[in-house]
Amino acid sequence: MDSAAVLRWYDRYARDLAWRTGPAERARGDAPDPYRVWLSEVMLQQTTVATVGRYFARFTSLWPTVFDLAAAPLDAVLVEWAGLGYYARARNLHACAVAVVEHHDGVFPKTSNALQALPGIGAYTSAAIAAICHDEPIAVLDGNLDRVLARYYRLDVPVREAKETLRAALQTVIPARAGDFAQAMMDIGATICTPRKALCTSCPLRSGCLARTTENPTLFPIKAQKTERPTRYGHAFVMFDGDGDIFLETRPDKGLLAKMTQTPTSEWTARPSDPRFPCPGYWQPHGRIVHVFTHFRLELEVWSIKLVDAAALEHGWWADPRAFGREALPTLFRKVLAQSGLA
DNA sequence: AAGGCGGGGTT
DNA sequence: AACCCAGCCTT
Repeated sequence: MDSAAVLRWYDRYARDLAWRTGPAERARGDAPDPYRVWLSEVMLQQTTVATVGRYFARFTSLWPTVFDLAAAPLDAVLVEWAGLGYYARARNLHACAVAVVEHHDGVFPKTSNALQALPGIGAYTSAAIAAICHDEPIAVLDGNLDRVLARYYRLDVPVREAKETLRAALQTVIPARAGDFAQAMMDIGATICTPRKALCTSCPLRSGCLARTTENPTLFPIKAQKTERPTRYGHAFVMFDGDGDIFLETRPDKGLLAKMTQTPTSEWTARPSDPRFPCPGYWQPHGRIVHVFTHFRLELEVWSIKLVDAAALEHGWWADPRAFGREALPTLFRKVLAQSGLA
């Protein structure tokens, strides 16, 4: 693989990203900030560049260093992470910041091996940080590289079955500018060798690419068989008082949307069921919302009620909808509240 | 090795 | 409506 061609391409066409120290800056001697690189990499796990942008700006504004983030309460981090999804990332992010401050004097470890021991940092993220920040010659393999390499080698099995083979192949072609090479390969995957289109004539890897000689390079990688997504059904209950404040509570410590904020809901079951309301009274129906998670689809009937005597409710709190920006409400429950018409 | 775990951009 | 995104962790 012509890694020199990849670097030449990167010097001309590198994406300009807020968390990136570009090739010109690197050449001038600017060093990436491991905190910002780490923060961006965690946010980018299974998340698009476009989505991450505003979250990255908000986090670095609130918490410019790992010390600031470690000193913040977890609840504050969850509030800012709300809407970004995969909330275990936010809990691990905070735990990682605390670990870096307490066990590493606030300095991120420099090797991928040491980085991978930290919470929320796996094979990809550890390699990415070490390569980008310290030019460690290690294979950085994300979803983009899975696709680019599956096409380059015309891989005839699903990537998950050949991940280590791809890693070994990539490992042998890493040039001295390991960080720029890693980012270049990801940029190629994001802008040239995309899932549904392959702009092979513009690709610096075109000379050795095996899929390029096939009729349709986008047939690679071979997809694993997809499992169908079941639907679950339930009810969501929006309770408001005379001031228009709405009753919220915290979800359990584990499982889906752990430790995030919600309105009360029923169990979510395989079949629709009649609502069992949290309290008696006149519950007004607001129709249904649909929300799609990774492994199931959820349909919730939304109900609301005005409570005169709110004192009976336990383990929760009343919040002004105008201040919902300070609540750790995932998108699902923002949809519920919007559907109720009360927030 | 397989499945749980969000949400949105793109096509 | 389907696909998939700078994956990690648990079982």
